[in-house]
Amino acid sequence: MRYSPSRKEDTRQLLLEAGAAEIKRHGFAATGVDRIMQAAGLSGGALYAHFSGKNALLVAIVAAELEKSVRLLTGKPEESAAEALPRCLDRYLSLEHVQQPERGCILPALAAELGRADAEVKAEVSKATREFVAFWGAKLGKREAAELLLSQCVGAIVMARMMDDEARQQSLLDASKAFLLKQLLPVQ
Amino acid sequence: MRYSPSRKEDTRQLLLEAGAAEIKRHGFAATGVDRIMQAAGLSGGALYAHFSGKNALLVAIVAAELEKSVRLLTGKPEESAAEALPRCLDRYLSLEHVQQPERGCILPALAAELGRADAEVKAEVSKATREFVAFWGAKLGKREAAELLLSQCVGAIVMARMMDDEARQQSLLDASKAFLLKQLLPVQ
DNA sequence: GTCTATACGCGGATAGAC
DNA sequence: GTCTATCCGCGTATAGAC
Repeated sequence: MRYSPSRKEDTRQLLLEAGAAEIKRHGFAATGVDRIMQAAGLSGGALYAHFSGKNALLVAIVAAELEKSVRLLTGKPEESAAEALPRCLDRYLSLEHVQQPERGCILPALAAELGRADAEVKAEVSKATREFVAFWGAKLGKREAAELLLSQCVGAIVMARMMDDEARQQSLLDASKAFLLKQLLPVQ
Repeated sequence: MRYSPSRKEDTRQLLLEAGAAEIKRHGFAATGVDRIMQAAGLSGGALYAHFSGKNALLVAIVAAELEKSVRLLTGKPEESAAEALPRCLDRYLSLEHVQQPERGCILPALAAELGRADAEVKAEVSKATREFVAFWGAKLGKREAAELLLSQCVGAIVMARMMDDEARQQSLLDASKAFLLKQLLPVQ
């Protein structure tokens, strides 16, 4: 029998999505519960019917966001690295990603805040990055290459967002993309 | 005639140092003015004799910290890349740097918060990274290599801090270091 | 389950004494 | 220049009505 989502489940999902967009845009510490709930069209107090508090919401958001990102950035295992890598890099290392954090990956959007988060949050991050590294490690032939890929992608978005002009943002992205393609793909 | 620092200058310097350590440890948004001033051994209100407010303190801290970091990570122009790069990478991509953000570089410590900061803060970041890229671009022969180096170093520290076990932190650092040394240095 | 009202603490900033 | 006291707004969380 198929699982039928109740209205409560729908609301919970809405909170995860609205909350993710808000904290990716403004940061976790800087985002009040009220702002998230308003973005979802609800009052502040309604949060506590779904989560025990603000931090529990963060845990759920991080888990949901990373699952989505890993799905987007891995894809079919039978595809070759030469096919998959350019597609994923074009998507991730794009000016749109730099300029619209609320629609992008949660790792560069929260960045240092995830490094200070509690064990529950870090466990979600560790789990997702292990999956990512396992997938790309296999595809690229070396685990180290996948770890480098992950750091480089997150670092490039973080740094590009600090730049105050678009030309330098683009320059950073292009440098990273060209280098990764050249160095990680086996010679044709 | 040599410049003689007054007591006020000394206090200002103390606030920059104590403030930098606190916000690198806990983040800017999450750190109250009182905590910074207590760390400096002063009362909360004393801040406003030196800075117009919390944000002005951030601007000054970012400028001072980046100047320090750029000085540490560039050094003598006559030194070859093969000498300078291993030394700088050993220092930057170390477990100590991951585990002691208050003593380390401000870029991975604030990361996403700098991307959301105002124009004044971003101008400081842009200025410092331009210097960094100019120096290492010349040393490595290509501007792109320096941009990659910057993103990779910041990304690796940010990601390592998210990991919940030390072995994976070390693994990330090693992968980045080995790769950068191999790919950026001209073949011997 | 969601709302309104509210308790309670914290954060940034100012005023005035020393 | 620094301290203490204080204002005021915001943030998290809870209580109780519907």
